[in-house]
Amino acid sequence: MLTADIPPNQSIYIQNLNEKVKKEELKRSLYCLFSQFGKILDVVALKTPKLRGQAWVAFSEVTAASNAVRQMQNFPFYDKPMRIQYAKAKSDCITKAEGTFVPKDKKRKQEEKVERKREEAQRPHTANGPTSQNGAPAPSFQPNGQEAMPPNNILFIQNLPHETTSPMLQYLFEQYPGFKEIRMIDAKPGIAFVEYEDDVQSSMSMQALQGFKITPQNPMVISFAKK
DNA sequence: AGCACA
Repeated sequence: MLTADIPPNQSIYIQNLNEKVKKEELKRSLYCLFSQFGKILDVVALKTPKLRGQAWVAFSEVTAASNAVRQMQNFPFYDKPMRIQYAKAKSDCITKAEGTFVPKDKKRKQEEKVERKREEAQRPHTANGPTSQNGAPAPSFQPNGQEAMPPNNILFIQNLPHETTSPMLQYLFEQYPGFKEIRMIDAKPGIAFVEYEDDVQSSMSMQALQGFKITPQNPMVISFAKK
């Protein structure tokens, strides 16, 4: 019931977004928030009566979309839990890249073609049970090969130069809204925890500072802390 | 609730 029966797609469809947020800000925030799952090709949001409160995020990989659908389900975003599904159709940015883009006025015809094809395809074995295509989801991985943690208001920072101090980190991380504190452990150099007021704010900061180099050899590796 | 590409 919650998970609609829509086949995987590299684009996700998000609803229950806060309609008070301006379109451009919404798109930027969605971009920041979802970049943690992989490369984003496009974010689409419209404020027309029929389409407000919804958005599409097109990823370069289906696996990124899958992780996003699972992990960000009900994520509180501007005070409202996001409802995420796979998109029903390919994004224009995808079909354009594939060379199969069909301009708007011709889309209607195209859809009819597809329907006819389906009817012809008289399924040989008529198994009409629920298609459990996502029975055993593959473990989710970040682009950097790290296992993805679910969102958390606390960030885990790795690969810091050992001489890093907490004021140095504070200087960097306090630029982003919701910053609360830095925690470092003397016995464990090279890592730190950074706390924000909520998951949205920590996600924004992660996106902004991911890979930031305190020294040329030390690109920061930022993930959500374990709960 | 609402699946588009202004």
